[in-house]
Amino acid sequence: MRIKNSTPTLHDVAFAANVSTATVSRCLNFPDKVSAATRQKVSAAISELGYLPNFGAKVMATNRTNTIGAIIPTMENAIFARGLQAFQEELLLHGFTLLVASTSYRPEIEQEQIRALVARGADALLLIGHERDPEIYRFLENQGVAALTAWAYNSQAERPSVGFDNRAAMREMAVKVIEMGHRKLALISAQRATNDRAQARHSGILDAMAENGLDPNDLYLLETTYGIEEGAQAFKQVMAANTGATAVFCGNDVLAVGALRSARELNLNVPKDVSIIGFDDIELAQVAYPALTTVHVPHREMGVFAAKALANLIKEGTALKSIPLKTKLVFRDTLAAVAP
Amino acid sequence: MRIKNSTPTLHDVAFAANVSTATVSRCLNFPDKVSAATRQKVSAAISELGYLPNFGAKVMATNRTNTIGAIIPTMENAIFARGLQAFQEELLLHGFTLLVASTSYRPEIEQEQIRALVARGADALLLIGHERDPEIYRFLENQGVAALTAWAYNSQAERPSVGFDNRAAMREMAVKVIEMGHRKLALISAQRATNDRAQARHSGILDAMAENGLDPNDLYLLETTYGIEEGAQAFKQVMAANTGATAVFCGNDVLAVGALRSARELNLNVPKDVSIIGFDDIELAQVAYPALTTVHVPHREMGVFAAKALANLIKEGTALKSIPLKTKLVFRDTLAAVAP
DNA sequence: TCCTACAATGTAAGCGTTTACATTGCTAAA
DNA sequence: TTTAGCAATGTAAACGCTTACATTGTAGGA
Repeated sequence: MRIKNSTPTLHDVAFAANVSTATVSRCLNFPDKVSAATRQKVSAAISELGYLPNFGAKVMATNRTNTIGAIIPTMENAIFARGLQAFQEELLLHGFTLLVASTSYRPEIEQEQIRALVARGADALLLIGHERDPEIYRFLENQGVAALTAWAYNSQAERPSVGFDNRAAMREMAVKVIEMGHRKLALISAQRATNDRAQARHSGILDAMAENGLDPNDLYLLETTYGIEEGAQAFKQVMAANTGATAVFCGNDVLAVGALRSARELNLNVPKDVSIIGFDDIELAQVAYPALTTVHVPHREMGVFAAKALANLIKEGTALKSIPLKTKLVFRDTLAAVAP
Repeated sequence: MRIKNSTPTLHDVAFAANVSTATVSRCLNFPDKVSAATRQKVSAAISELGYLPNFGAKVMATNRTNTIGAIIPTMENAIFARGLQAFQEELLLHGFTLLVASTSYRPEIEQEQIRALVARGADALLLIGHERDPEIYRFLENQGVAALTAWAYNSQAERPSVGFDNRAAMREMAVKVIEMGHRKLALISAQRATNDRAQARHSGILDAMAENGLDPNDLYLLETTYGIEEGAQAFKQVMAANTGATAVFCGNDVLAVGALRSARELNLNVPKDVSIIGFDDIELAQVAYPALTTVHVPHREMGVFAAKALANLIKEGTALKSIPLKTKLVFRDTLAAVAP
């Protein structure tokens, strides 16, 4: 019975259980490679000493951290928060821990964060959207770190992704809107230059217009950053521009909710005077008044699928493959047929 | 010019730069302990080889991961998502990375997660609320992992925390409500047994009642889990109970928004027929219609302060100390004086 | 000129696991 | 009875970094 002041190590356990360190290690990692009696002795020693494997040593020996990194624009947007929550829950089921970084929608920062998470030993990465400097993919490859893209799916994309087709989803919604008689459309979008989802949604509207005999050039487009306030401002600009828009698409629900507020302030009746359409279907959409018509995105599903794919990749070596998910139009109270 | 198939190590860099490994290490960690010329040579070698320090080896040698864990109920609640976002951003500034786990408000799971994050090498932990099994604190102490509590502040608490006084905040709001003539009060709360914030908010209302000559036993109390739907259900129950409540407090904004929806469905005018009060002041509160009267909680501040405190603790050894933050009542449109 | 002090660098031990390979002791087939 | 084969366990090298201590070289004071 000797006194140790530092935390116990494998050696201490081995000594206490009167076996070798290898046996203790096996007990921990491959219990059925060890006889029941020994297992018993070892467990006793472990709990008596309060032994906890040293993380660093384990990582060094196995070259695995059992940690997966996710880099998202921001947790403040419920759509990412929910997806990430689901991702984390599923990861836990597979024995992985989640490392989180965020970019505030700034692509330069994403680079940095990718490197940081790799340097922190992430075994694999979850990224948002396809578009990024090819150099970073080369880096990931060199480091042997797999990356899966979420929140976007694109049949032509060269890299695996789990998500939905932003363009098709928005197109589908726009077709409906046009069918309801809207001819003058506006879009309040995120910065397309640095956001491929925003780009795709924009394209979706253009597709619908072209297909239905509208001139895509007539779409009144305004770019801003995500935020309720920004959406409110943008909506006022759209109205001030006097384009006669009867339907205003918004890049996401957050912008749409801002637009809704501005409409109220301008004494415009939604949807009678103007229709407002969101994207994402986060809680805000159902709570807004009038409740927002929007495109429902399978947030949680994305997180779960992504986690499963990554876990299988790391544990079984199963190659990542793209998983297309479905969106759904949800019609609530901010979209109406244009008055004849 | 030799060909290496595996990733380059410190040795490779040292060899390429024609210096010792110690010098390379110093270059990386204490650049000013090395001459400019050497630094130059080493940097060149590093970038030529594409060297990235091995995480495991570094952890093993320093016994530090530069990683801080946070365990929150869920990212789906915007209040935690925002706090966590701010926490992460601030952590990044100090060179730390964030490890995230969640409990879904289940205390048993929290234990497990604490152990998991410690096993994953978290240098310190951020936890929500004070209440937990003392045993787990002993465990943390043994492992030498500091823990800081957030989202709660309590002058009597033995452990450091950064947060606000839930009880005082709710009391303040309740006093206002009572001053406005409300005599019959109801509260839709989270499960108090496992949530000390919910407990404190409840107590705050009781305090206000007692101080103002109301019988605390008259508070109609209903417990449920957090969620819009749950809030909606609960509100219907409150109304069905026919207690004559003219003001319904809700444990948080999510519940309140649900209550609001039910009120609309029951054709009750808010705030004329009944006042509804939330807590947290998340985006939902301002977007709801009518806009929610609620208690503003300094989410981001909490995250930032917590990150600073933890970073200073790890880097400088600055002891953690409790930081009380202020809440603010925000009066919007769901609270009115009771009709005479 | 000699010596001291210090800046720059090198040497090598150690951090706590995992795991390939070696050893031991049985069991069961011949 | 011998022995092949296997289950259980042990031995020790390897993982890639940091850092205490040792060494070298140089500037400046005597």
